[in-house]
Amino acid sequence: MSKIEQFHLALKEWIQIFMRHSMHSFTEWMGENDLSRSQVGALMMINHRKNCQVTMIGEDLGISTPAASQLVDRLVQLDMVERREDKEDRRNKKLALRKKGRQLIQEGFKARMGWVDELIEYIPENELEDITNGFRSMIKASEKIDKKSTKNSDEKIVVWKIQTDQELENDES
Amino acid sequence: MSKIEQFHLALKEWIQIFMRHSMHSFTEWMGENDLSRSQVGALMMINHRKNCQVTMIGEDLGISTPAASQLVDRLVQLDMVERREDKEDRRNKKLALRKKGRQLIQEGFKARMGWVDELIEYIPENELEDITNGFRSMIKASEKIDKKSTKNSDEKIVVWKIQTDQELENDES
DNA sequence: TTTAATAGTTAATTGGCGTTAACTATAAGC
DNA sequence: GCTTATAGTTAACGCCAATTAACTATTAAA
Repeated sequence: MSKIEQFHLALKEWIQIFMRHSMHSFTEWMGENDLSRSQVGALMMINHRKNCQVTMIGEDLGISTPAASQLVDRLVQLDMVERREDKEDRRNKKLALRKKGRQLIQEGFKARMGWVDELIEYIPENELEDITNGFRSMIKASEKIDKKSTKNSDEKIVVWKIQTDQELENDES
Repeated sequence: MSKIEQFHLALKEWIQIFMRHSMHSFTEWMGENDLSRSQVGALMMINHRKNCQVTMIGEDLGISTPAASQLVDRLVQLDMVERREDKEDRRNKKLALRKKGRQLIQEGFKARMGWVDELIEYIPENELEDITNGFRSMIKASEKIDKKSTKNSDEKIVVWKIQTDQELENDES
């Protein structure tokens, strides 16, 4: 088996394991916070795209526009999302996360990551550095892909970043 | 920053990137195949645990046993899952994937993984081997956690492995 | 300016997935 | 052997998120 094939196999197995662990805790977290899959998807979409509109959410989640509208409406009522008229084209509604929505997204991510802390305890300490470098290498590689795939679109992708609690606290909205 | 902190940071960043790439295509795939989150969860659970029982699925997905029973029943009717009496304890029903279920799991996984092939092209070849070993190390660590969490049961964890199309073809049932 | 297209909302309806309650069947304990 | 516990199923029901249809409002096109 070539090095590439071996890498492929190891990565796939790892991702499988990761999925199993993170999905589970993420689902639990969704239940605890009374969030549906669609709601989370919509929050992520709004978080990820600038000037996100209602129809976009429908397209992204694969649901009809009325469904998206109702979905957004619920999120607005929950004070997670802000919906305001676009002044250029008053048919559009611009969507953005409010503080509560941003906090939720972040907490959801933390929920997914819970098992990682446990994982670290089981990795021999002398291997940690090599593995870290491996991740960095893959991160670099994926950045190259991102740059390549977004060059011909004028829509800016907001690369999602974990905010510290302090940053969240200072964040007006 | 300690080695552990650095590892943590790199892993988190990597996971963010991975999530962004894989979640969307996976959701799309679920829609195309008329699968609900619970159904996928159940299939994964059955795939993962040997001698998987109905109640286990309920516990894992956070739903009641009757709900799990109905869920399994649907999957049986769809010919994705096999449900047979345990001869040691005839109250139990042993669950296992049928060919169709295994194929679905594999295809769903491929849907998530499409971008990985592209990723590999951007990783320097001389780093591949080290990264592969890193993954193997993490896989081992997670297996230890799995063993610990199922310590009072003698159930073996089936490490999920990608079957080739040939293997799937030859696979009876 | 009349018509058509686009963006979104509202309303009525549906269907899947969940719940509880009641039941069967098997196994374990006293 | 009688009782209790466990595993799962069936039935009746509820809820929520989706659908379609019909509508308003704004913009673009003829």
